[in-house]
Amino acid sequence: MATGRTHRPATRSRGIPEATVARLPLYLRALTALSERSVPTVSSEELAAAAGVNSAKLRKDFSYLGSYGTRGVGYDVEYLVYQISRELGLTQDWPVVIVGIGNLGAALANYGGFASRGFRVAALIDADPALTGKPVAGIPVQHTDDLEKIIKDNGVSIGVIATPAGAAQQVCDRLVAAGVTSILNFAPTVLNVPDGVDVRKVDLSIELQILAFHEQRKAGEEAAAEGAVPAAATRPDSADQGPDGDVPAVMPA
Amino acid sequence: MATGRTHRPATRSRGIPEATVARLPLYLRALTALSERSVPTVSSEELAAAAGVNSAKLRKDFSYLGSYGTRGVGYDVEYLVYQISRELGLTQDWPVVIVGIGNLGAALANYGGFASRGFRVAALIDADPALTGKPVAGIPVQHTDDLEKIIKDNGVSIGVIATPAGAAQQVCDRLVAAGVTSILNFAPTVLNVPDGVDVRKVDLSIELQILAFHEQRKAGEEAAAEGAVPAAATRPDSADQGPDGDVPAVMPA
DNA sequence: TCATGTGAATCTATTCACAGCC
DNA sequence: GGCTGTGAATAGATTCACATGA
Repeated sequence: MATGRTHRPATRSRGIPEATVARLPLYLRALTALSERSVPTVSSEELAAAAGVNSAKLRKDFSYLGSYGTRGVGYDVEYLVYQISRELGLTQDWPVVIVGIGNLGAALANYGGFASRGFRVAALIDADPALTGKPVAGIPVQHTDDLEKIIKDNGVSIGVIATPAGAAQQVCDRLVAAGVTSILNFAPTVLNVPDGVDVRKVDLSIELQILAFHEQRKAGEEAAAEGAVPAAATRPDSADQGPDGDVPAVMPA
Repeated sequence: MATGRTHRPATRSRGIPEATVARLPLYLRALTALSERSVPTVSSEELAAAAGVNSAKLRKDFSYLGSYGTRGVGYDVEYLVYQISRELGLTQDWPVVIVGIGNLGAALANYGGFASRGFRVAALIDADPALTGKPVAGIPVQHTDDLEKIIKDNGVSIGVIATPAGAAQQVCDRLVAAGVTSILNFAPTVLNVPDGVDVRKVDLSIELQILAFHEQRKAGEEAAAEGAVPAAATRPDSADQGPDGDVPAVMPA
C-alpha cells in the first residue's frame, strides 16, 4: 500500500469533469486486473495502454481526484483501486431493480458484472403475470403492481429499464415517483424525467447506426482513392431495405 | 415530400462532427415516429423536444448536413428522414454477425431494431458445439470454426461481440482479419484493433458505475444541505460489499 | 533520473443571438 | 411574424510540454 496518507482533500470531488467520470470505471477495471496479478505499482503509460487511452489524459483525470501517484515511480495499484472505488461510490452497496424480464432483462439479471463492485440485484419486475414467481438468475420475478413497495422496501435508488419502448416512460414515471433517482434505460426511447434524476441510455440501434455512418465513409473514401463516384452508394449490394417503422421493442416484457 | 430539390452538396458529408453523428439516429427515430403519425412538417423546437435535445443544437446539427429546412415553416418530415438515413448509410443493407450466443447474444438476435433500418443479422456464431445448428430467433447458430468463411461469404463488415471478456480480443482479431471493419463490443474489455477499424462499446457495468457516482454526489449534497458529514458514506445501508474480481463474463458463449 | 502533476495551447462541442428568408 | 441557418461567444475536453519532486 506504500503511501499511507491521511488525505481527504477538503473540498473533495468538486467538479470532476463528466468525461473523467466516464473513464474512471475503465481505469478501475484495468487496475483490478493488475491487482489480481499482484502487480504493486503501475505507470501512467502502462495503465493508459491497458485502459485504451493516452497517458496525458489519464494523468489529467487522476489529477482531479488528488495527487495519488509518486513522481519517478507511478501509482500504487491497491491504493488507486480504493480511491477510485470510493470516488465512484462503490464502497457502498447499491440495490438495483430490473424492470422488464424478457430476453434482455434476463441477460442483465445473469450478468456477472452486477454482483461485483457494489451492485446487487434487489428485485426483478415484469408486467406479465405468467412470469411472476418464476426465478430468473435465482431471483423470483415480481409483478409490476408491487413496484412501488419493492422500491421502498429495498431502498432502491437505481433502476434498469429493459421493457419495450412503449412501456418505458410509464415504468420510468413510476420508478421516479417511488424514489428512484438514477435510471439505466435499454428501451429505445427518450425518457422524460424531472430535474435531479439521472438517465443513461444504452441503445443498440443507435450504436449500429453510428458504425454504419463510418462504414459508409470508409467505402466512399476507398472509391474516391480509386477515382470518380462523388456522392452515391458505393457498395455493389446497395439495396432499398424493407419499409418497417422504427421504435422496435427490445423484447416482450 | 414538399421541397423537391436536386441537392447533392458537392463535397458532401465532409467533417460532420462526431457528436452530431451520434445524435442523428435520435433525430431519425423521432422523425420516424412523426412520419408514422403522418405529420408533414416539424419545427426545430418540436423535433428537439421529441429527441431530448435543445433546438439550437439540433439546428446546428442539421446545418452540417445541408439546408434542409424552410424558414418560417420548419422541416419536411419525409424529406429529412430520407436525408438522415442516407447520411447514416441506412439506405443500403448492412449484414451483421453476432458472435457469442449466450443470454445477451440471443437477446440481441431477437432484438427488433436489428431487422429495421438497414441491418440484417447474417449469421449467429458461437464456440459451443452444442449450440451449432440450433435456431435462435429463427437463425441457426454456426460454429466459430467457420467464422472467416461466414464473414467472407456474406460480405460482412460489421460484427457484434457478445462473448465473455476472455474470448473477446481473440474473436475481434479473427473478425478483423476476415475483413470486418466495425465492431460493436458488449464484452467488458478494451479491444485492440488496427487503424481503420471502428469499435464502439456497450458496457453495463460502466454505465452503472457512472450512475453510482452521481447518486453518491446527490446523497452527499443532501447531507451537506443538512450540515456536517463532510466526506463519508451517507446512506444508512453503507456496507463493504464482498470482494470479487471484476472482469465479469457477460454470459457463457 | 524518471514519471507525475499541471499550466497553457489547442481542439471540439454547445449555446447565444440575430440576420436572412419564406 | 416566425423559424431556419449560422457567425461569434462560451464552455468543455484533450493534448502539449515542462517544472516539480520523489
